[in-house]
Amino acid sequence: MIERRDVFQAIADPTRRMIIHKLSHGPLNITQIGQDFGISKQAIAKHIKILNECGLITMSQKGRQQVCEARLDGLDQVTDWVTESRKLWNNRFEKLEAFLNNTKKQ
Amino acid sequence: MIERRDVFQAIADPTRRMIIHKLSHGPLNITQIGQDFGISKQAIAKHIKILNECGLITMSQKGRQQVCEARLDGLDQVTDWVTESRKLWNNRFEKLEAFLNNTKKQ
DNA sequence: AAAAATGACAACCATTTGGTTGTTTTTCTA
DNA sequence: TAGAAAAACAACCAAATGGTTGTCATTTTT
Repeated sequence: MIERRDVFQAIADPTRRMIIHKLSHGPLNITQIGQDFGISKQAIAKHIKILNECGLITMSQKGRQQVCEARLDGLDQVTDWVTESRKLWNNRFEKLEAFLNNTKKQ
Repeated sequence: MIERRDVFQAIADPTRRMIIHKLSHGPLNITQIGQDFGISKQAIAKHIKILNECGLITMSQKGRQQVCEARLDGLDQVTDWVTESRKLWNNRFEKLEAFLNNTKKQ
């Protein structure tokens, strides 16, 4: 298994998706993010680390607080891949149709 | 850790994304899919099982072959989530602007 | 100055993940 | 009909994942 830390893997975890959703409204510190999740602050911090590493959030120190801010441009990678895959899939009969049209012509 | 087997987790793995890409051009059997990947056919079969379980591909028996066909409608979930998150994020200053406009009025 | 809050760091743990090899059954082909 | 091909089944393995608890340093708050 190769070292992976990309956007696809980052959004695979439902907790991380909820964190992103929460941060999409505005910056929050780690304790605030942890609110309403039934897990420890340390677990949240680990998720934050992963999101930060793949560029979906940025951090800034503010006294003793670590403020996290969403930066969701990186999600384009995901949309791009999905769009491309669906495009290919929608055109999957093109070759067959071209062949059929060709034989019809003969 | 809760039992997860959703589309987000399915596309988190790069090998599975490549399988989807390959299948988006048309149906293939497991051996054909395994071509060009440096891993065993059994490993491919496991990935296929996961993709099948979350509805991204369907299977059909054809003699001794197991034919896999992409069914990429399920990827809408991903696009929807990304779109929603980015929308919220783009509007993240709305509340602040509303507040500023309000105070300006007074 | 004392107490509380924030979060970093580390060690640990169970489960999942992505892969392997070996065996067996079924189906196709020479 | 004998052998090859396709894939299912099972057992195994190392590393990654998502979580825990405990300790410590630094800021705030009272």
